[in-house]
This record gives sequence, structure tokens and C-alpha cells, in this order.
Amino acid sequence: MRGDPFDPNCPTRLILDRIGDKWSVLVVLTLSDGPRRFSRLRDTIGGVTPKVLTQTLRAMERDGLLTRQVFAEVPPRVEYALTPLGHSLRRPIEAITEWAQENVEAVIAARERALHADASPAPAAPHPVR
Amino acid sequence: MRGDPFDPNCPTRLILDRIGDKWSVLVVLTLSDGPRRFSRLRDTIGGVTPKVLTQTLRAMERDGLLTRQVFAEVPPRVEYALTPLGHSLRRPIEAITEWAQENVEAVIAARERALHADASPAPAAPHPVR
DNA sequence: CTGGATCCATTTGGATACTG
DNA sequence: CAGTATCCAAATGGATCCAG
Repeated sequence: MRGDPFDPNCPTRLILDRIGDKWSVLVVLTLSDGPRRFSRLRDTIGGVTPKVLTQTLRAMERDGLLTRQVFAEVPPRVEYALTPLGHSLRRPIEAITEWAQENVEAVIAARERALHADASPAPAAPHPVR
Repeated sequence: MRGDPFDPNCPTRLILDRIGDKWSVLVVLTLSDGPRRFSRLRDTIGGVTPKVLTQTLRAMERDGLLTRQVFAEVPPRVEYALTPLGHSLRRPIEAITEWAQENVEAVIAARERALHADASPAPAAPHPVR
């Protein structure tokens, strides 16, 4: 009852939502090696805007996955670090990313196949590739 | 580098997007035990609309994660089943869901704490500036 | 029974500019 | 440096109705 992901009201869904956020996953991976500053995170994670990164970090902080430490210095410095809880997420996340790395080609291939099978008879119209 | 999740152009992101889709995860879990019909899937997975479920299934089919078999019967019957590729996703996904089940309470607790800390003026600042 | 089609509210996330 | 503020485009997902 307490851990049923199929129940829409089960908090497990919350976790899936968090994992579902691609940035969270990358943040965990980045912080796995140790604390990082904001700009370091932004630079490491390609294609994320400051706004979204901040949102992600705040959400993860609320969820107890990481800590945010502000140093009263000039220039300002803020360091993010995984909590033990956050660290415990590392393994499952790595399982996913490893699967991704190993099977990306198969997925791409399947997608190509579907595309060709679908477009063979009458191509013409350029289909927006999602 | 073909397997770098940090590269926005890397196909690995595609996988994360697929996992990120909460329904995909639940579909994999549901089909782990064997093929299922559409309505069975819809009923098992709480809170999903037919439209979205169809979208999810079609996307997963394109990606080679499952097969869609139509029986020429009345009433119509359509069965979905995981491919070997889809089955290989089972392990990593279970890793995530197990983590979720084990740590949901900790996350909820952290969230409650953050809420209270934010709502009450003086919880005796344990940390410098926030 | 299995979805396709349509409409629509809400959310999400990106670009840009600016501040303590 | 580390964000915040604002605006906005696009995508997501739900409700509903209908069709093969």
C-alpha cells in the first residue's frame, strides 16, 4: 500500500516525477564527485538555463537530496552538495544511465526502422520528428 | 563521445526523456509479467487517459521497447508485450522504484521540514544565511 | 474494445535583462 | 558570482466525443 507506484495518490509518484526531471538526474551525477558551485554546475550540465537550474536545485533541497551552503564572501560563493539521501540515489540513477549508454543505438535503430516503414509508401510530407 | 548524458545533443538524453515519462515506467512494470491488453493496462495504471496511454505505447513501440499485436476479431483485441530490449529496462527501472519505496518517507519528511522552516519566523537558525 | 480527433487549461521551460 | 524577474512559446496532458 505504501509503495505502490500504480496508485496515483501514492507518494512514489512524487519520486518518479523527480527522476523524470532530466536536470535532477544530471545534478546528482555531477555532485557525485563532490560539492560544486552554481556556475560549475551550470557549465557542466549542457543546455540548462540559470532559472531552471535554480528551480531544480531548490526542489532537490526541499526534498532533502542536497544542501545549499552560502559563504558570506565577495564574490559570493554557494556550494551544493549531496546529502546521504542524495548519494543513495546515485546507484539507481547510474543504472539508468548505463542502460541508456548501452542501448541508445538499439533505440535509435528501432526508431529509424519505424520511420522508414512508415514513410516508404508515400514520403512527401516532412514529419516533425518530435 | 557517444554516451555523455551531459551533452545536450547526445542521444542519451532521449532515453532520459523516455524514462522521465512516468507512464513509460509503469507500462514496463505492468508488462513485466507478460502481455496485456489495452484496457488492462489502462485499468492497472491509475489515472492515465486513453489518449496519453496510446501516445506512450506508440512511442515505446517506435523505440523498440514493446510490440503491438492486433487480432482481427470482434470485439477487437490488441496485445502489448515487451521486447527483449524492453525487458532489459526492467532491472534499472525496478532499481528506481525500489529506491522510491524505501525513501519516500524521508523525502516527505524533508519536504515537511522545509515547509515548516519556511512558514515559521524563528525556528532558531541552525545555519548562517539562507 | 481500441483508440483517433478535437479542444483547451495548465504547465514547463527557454531567452533575455537586470540586481544584491 | 549567483541568482531573480519578466515575458512568452511550446509542449503536456486531460476531458470529451466519436469511429472502425
